[in-house]
Amino acid sequence: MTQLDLDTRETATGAPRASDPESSATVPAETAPRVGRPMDLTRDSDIMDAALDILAEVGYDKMTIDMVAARAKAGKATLYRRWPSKTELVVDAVACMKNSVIDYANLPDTGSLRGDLIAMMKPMTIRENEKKLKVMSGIVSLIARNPELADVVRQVIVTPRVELNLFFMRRAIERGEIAADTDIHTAALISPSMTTYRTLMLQMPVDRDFLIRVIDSAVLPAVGLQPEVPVRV
Amino acid sequence: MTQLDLDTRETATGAPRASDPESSATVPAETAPRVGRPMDLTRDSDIMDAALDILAEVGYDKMTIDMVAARAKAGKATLYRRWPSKTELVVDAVACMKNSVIDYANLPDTGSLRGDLIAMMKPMTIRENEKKLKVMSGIVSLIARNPELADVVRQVIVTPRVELNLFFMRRAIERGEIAADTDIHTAALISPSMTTYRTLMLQMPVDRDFLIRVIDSAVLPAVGLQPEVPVRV
Amino acid sequence: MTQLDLDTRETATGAPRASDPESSATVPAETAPRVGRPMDLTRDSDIMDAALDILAEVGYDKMTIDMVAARAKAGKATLYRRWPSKTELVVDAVACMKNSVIDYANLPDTGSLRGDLIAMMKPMTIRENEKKLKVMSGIVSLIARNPELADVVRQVIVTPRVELNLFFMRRAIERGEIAADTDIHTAALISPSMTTYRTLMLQMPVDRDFLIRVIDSAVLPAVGLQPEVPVRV
Amino acid sequence: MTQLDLDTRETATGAPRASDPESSATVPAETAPRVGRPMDLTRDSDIMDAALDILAEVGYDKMTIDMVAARAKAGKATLYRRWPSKTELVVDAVACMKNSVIDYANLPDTGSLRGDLIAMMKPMTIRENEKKLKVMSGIVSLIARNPELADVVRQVIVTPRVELNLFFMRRAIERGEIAADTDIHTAALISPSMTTYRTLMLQMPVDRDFLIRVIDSAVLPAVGLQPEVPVRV
DNA sequence: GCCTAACCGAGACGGTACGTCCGGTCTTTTT
DNA sequence: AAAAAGACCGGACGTACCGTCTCGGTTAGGC
Repeated sequence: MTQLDLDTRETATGAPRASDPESSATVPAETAPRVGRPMDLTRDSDIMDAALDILAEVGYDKMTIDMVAARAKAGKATLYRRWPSKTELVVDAVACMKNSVIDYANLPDTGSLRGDLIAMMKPMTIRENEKKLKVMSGIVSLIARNPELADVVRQVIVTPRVELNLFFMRRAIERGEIAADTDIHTAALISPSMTTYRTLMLQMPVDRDFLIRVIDSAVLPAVGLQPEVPVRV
Repeated sequence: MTQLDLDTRETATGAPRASDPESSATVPAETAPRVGRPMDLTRDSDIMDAALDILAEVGYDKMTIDMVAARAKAGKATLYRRWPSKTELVVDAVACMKNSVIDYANLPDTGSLRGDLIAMMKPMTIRENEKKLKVMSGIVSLIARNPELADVVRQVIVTPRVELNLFFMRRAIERGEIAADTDIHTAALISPSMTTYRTLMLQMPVDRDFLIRVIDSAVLPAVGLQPEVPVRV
Repeated sequence: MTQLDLDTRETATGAPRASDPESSATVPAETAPRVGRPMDLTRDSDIMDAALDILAEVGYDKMTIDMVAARAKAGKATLYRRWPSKTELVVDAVACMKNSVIDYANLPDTGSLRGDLIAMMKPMTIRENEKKLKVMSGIVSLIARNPELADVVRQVIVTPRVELNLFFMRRAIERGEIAADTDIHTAALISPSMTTYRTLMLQMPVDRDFLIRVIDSAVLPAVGLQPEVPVRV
Repeated sequence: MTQLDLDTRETATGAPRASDPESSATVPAETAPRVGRPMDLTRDSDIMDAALDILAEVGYDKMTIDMVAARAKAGKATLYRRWPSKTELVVDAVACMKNSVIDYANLPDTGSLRGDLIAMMKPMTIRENEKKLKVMSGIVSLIARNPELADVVRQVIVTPRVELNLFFMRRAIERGEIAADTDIHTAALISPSMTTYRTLMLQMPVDRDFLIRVIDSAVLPAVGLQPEVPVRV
């Protein structure tokens, strides 16, 4: 179904790397007459890891290129050879951080949309590391500032969550749980929107209670379902 | 009811003005023993207007204090005498931009929640100037970067919209349109959340169609209402 | 006679300072409608002193702008506001170091050219500080590298020594010690040339013995005089 | 007599070439147990020619190793395999430029010191290319900066000219033209000193008139001779 | 003829200095 | 005493260069 097999190893911004394969298939042995020392691809992840560490520690504005270079034991030129600016380095680093690509083959199937949605809550709340959240705070300012980079961020960060909701809702339609003409495109946006809003604008934690309330009070009604146990506040 | 009579003339951040009391000893209970040239209050709005212009044109990061001072034909010291930092200047400028303080006395009353919500749409879609939207993009990066200032921004920018929704929903409860135990605190957040998300993360315009879809497909179901004309996508 | 009262306080390179007096004499009280904070002229000497210190300690190449700024407790911008590059800062600093402007009114008059020349030797050999010599080593490389700046260096460093020799030789002509048609312009160059050559190319010290040998074996013969005590090597 | 047969083919700085002895243990007195591809000696001159070209064009400081490598169509490692630093490459290149090793067997003998000196003028004034002079300007900065390398430069550039003058003056003593106890060591330095000074400090051309004036007004008097045709300026 | 080691061009690497820019403060003269 | 103007300190940015290292490919010996 939804393919979405984005190779996180490839630089997300499409920076000019030497390994551009000409996107050709019929001319195999032409490739490239490469000369010179090849880029040490292992440095990419070292640098991006360093960037993420510092991003989580001090935030985007207090983060310095020299800091990143020093922690990665790299020269500044090595960074600027890969990314044209501090901004793009951060975007790329955050993009590659999303190693948790959704494995649609092993998604839970609880038999009900509510069960499915609640089953997917844990990976978002019981976050494996606090870092991810802190990093996210930094990247948002970039979206607002660099609209031209929003596509990348959107594709890597935003879309998967919406796609996941759509996947569950389509399955609910297939099993006859909800009507086929439900506006699932709007419904699938409710949870990501409210979670983001709570994080960025309200500066409040996204805990289990909040997520359940969103599901029961907003998402399920939007698809024509009533919560099994009505929530009252 | 909801008071919220924020005097937009007073600086929203409560920046230290020269009118700090207790600067005198011999005249204890006097109003102000002020001497010397008084602060030219007309410069405040000139400066904030210049700040908003530039904020909309180049964004927060590329905006410099010198730019603002130059456009307002002011000295940098004049700015820093009023606001302690670039951040607070911008916050204040954005806050004062919200001259559309909600006048709860003259709100429309269409008789139905859907009618009320749609009636309030226009001021948000038919924006008098594109500037407002652009400025909003800039202010978000501030929230992400300066969590300590989020309170101010939240209070000035975020809360009013939620409060307005709550006002309409409470009225709907009073008139018996929706159940009294509806989770209106969650429902009132749906529209602001999805609007913000669409603007910041999806970088898409908030037009009339989108707002109506949000109301019919998400907000009204959340309060237990069905749209008069079911929306199908 | 030769006036040459170069005001060493004026920047030697003629950098654009605000104190350009319009070179007018008839319009005295017009001056300039100056506004804004004036340049702190005391920083000039602080910075140049720091530059000379470091120049003497580590040499031109190992000297960095940040070093100078740090020692002078100045920001880099303060340096670059005054001098467009490291090179010009050094040239200016060295130029202003020549506080030993020749006082032609109080020059010794021993009665003979040889006596005059030897009398002027001491200030060059018994240098008040070793620093000056070290600094001179650095400045020479600049002449070779920045021919466009050679004029300044020449005027400040080179010319005075030649002029001094010419002054003594003209006096010797007036007193009838040497012939009026002597090629004193060539003769006046002998000593500066050989001293410079010995310092730069031969890397040998310019001590008293050397200077006397130059005077007796080269300069005096060139003006048709024999040394009182013939020098034999 | 003065031997001075410096083999300009051998690297003047004695840079560590691959022919380092004692790399073998079992074959003690063997020449070299070398294996592998031998160094392509033809690249040496290509590289040095490129270095001299660029040195003459932009000067030592603006010359970069990459420039030299690119012009010589060589890799940077090829340069650094031969010379340990930019400095030594330049010194070596300049040293090898002095292919005009003095052939003492075929020196002119005009019968008079003045004739000899003037006869040797041409190769210095009618320089086959302007390049040589420009290169000399660049090398001077090296002397000032790298005193430890001054020996090399001095030996290759400076000494020959002085030695040549000494050779002529000794011959003049032998033929009885000048006194045996003349201070020829000082006299032999006059011409090189004044030529260098005129070039570096005065930035003026060393033309035929200047050289003749130096010989007649300074050198010949220093050795006790009067110019055949007295020069008056 | 094949192996091996050292060469070659090309260019990425770590490090460091440069010159620019900006935020927030301070110092003038003028109002 | 506030205003306009602009110099001040500190520090990050992005560029450029040096000297080293690492590729794939080439070119001599020695077997």
